[in-house]
Amino acid sequence: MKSSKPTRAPTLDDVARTAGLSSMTVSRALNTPQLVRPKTVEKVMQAVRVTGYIPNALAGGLASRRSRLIAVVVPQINNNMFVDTIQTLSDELALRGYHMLLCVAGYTQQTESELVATLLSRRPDGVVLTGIHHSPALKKIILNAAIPVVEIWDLTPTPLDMLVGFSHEKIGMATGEFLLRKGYRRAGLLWTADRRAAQRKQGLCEVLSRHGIGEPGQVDVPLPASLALGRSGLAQLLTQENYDVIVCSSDTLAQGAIMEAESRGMIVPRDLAVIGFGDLDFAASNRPAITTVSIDRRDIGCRAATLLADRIEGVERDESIIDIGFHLIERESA
Amino acid sequence: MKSSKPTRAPTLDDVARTAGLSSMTVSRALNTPQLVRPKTVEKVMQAVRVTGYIPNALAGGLASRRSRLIAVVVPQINNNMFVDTIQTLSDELALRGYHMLLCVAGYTQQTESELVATLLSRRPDGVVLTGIHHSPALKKIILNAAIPVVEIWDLTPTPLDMLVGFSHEKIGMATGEFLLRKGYRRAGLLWTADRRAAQRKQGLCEVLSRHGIGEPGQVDVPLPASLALGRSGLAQLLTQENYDVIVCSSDTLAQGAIMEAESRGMIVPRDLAVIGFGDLDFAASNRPAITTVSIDRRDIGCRAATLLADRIEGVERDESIIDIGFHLIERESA
DNA sequence: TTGTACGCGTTATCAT
DNA sequence: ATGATAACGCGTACAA
Repeated sequence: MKSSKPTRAPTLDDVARTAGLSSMTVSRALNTPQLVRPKTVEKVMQAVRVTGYIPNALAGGLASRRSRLIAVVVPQINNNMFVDTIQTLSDELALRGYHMLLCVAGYTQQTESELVATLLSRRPDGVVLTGIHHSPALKKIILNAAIPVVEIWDLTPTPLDMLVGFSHEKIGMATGEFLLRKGYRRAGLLWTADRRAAQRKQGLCEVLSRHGIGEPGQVDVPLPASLALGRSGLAQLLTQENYDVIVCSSDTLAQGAIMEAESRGMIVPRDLAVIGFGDLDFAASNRPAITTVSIDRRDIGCRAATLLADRIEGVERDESIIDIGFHLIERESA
Repeated sequence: MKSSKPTRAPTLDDVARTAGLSSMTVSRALNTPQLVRPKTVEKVMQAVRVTGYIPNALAGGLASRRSRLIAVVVPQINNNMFVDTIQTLSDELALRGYHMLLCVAGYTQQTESELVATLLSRRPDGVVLTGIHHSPALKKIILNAAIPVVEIWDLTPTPLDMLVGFSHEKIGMATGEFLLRKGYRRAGLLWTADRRAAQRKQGLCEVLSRHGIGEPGQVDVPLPASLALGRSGLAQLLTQENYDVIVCSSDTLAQGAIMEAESRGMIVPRDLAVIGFGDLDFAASNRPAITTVSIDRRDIGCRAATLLADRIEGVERDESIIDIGFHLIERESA
């Protein structure tokens, strides 16, 4: 046993002492080695190894007013849609030297603004928010904190700060045009109750009504979407009307709808077409392959991370609103 | 405009000043209101509202040596298996007043030990690690930090500290016994290359060989598993041998295998049985419903959070190794 | 290139 | 029940 009770973690001072240097030099050797003589750096590294020193980011952040922490707020992660975005976000942030404080807001009792307030107590260098609809309280808190923010998964000309998203309404419209082009006239909606889905519906209905088609029938399902909800949802839709296409607010529902249809002896798309949303990884290889709307979910994470890190590090950026777009992929199911 | 340039966030002192109290009293009113006269608390709350004060957890953590931060390390999150665990973990931790620092180790270049070292610089109050196989460096860092740790998703009699998991080997054995009981004799494996899957395979092979059945044929697929890999994997298996059952290392692969089999005109399980793992949400409602091994992934998160929070807060616990078990659910596919 | 002095915003501790 | 004082461990600013 060398030191018996190292009851307290080694500090910069401990390292400095064993290296025979001042703590400031050690700090520099660790954070800005280019400002320190190589030999000295080596001595410091040696001392770090000996002491088992691990920097205290709490103290560092307090002193420097930079936490290298990004707070991320998402509604849910068992949703499948957000997971890729979060993973890319995390990877990209790690690459840039940031850690991710992840907050799943979904089932929390707190309002989003309370939640963000507690997150801000960590003094993150930036915040990622899902969606663009925030309470006045939330806006006030964020603007007051004067902290870089990226809103994701939605589009608006007036974001809080920066934004990476796409237009749900346009997706709805594109879907509507697709339906018309393919000759579908009796659409049924298998729809989740979230705001973004509602916007897609609006775009869809707008296009349909422009062509004299009334509001489609609809079955609502709760979040998170699942295969089971897709199956039961379709079953319910089939009792309503004689639809020729079912538009689903997610690929998961679409997969379930297809499964249910085929289990009843219907052939998709011959007897009933199905459209999904999201281009989840199973969509392309499903049988039948699911016609859906693809959005680059990873890209959202990547760009959000880059936008934030650049801003934090003072890199000039021309654009702070990024529309990553989408494309409708016609496959077999519709 | 009241105050024109609040260039710096309000501090405890600012609140104290506007409330006409000392900063210490404000701190107490916020953290331990029961030690402060109700009227005083009210005055403080008022001042907090006026100033828009948001506590600085960096400073608080530095002073109190408690960060109310839990670091969580997972290999991947687009894996579907871990997502529910993480979500529950996050929810449960939030309930207890902790934030989650999430680190997706999967594609990072850093070794797990470097990664944990940077996480420890945040001075988390606890750490959640996925798996039980760690480098000596990692172990040394963790033990040196003397920080509560929960390892999850695996079982060992000698965890670093606490553990919530289940026996992959036993799952393999249970699967093997199921195969034998159902009369399957020619098993093929559709398998991912992770350590836990390897352990399940080992248990499976052990049981089979005990009954005179040799090593099953196998096709390896990369992580993360997908429907597409399930389909192509089965296609490959079908060229090898005349299997009567395909054992998959995840439900996702199983779903793909079933789809591929049926697309070739085979009927599952009549012509070929398929078994999955995980009891993902689609397994029960798939057509045919997937026979699989269910583990309570949410429970892992819940218990890990509770174990950590209890330990941190000094609650006495009898057990620090929790085997959450599993059960094989026989459905239609095998 | 290295060192000194001080402050970051909070809580622990002791005193009143 | 409230206050005064001294850490907590580090980085900024400036000096040498």
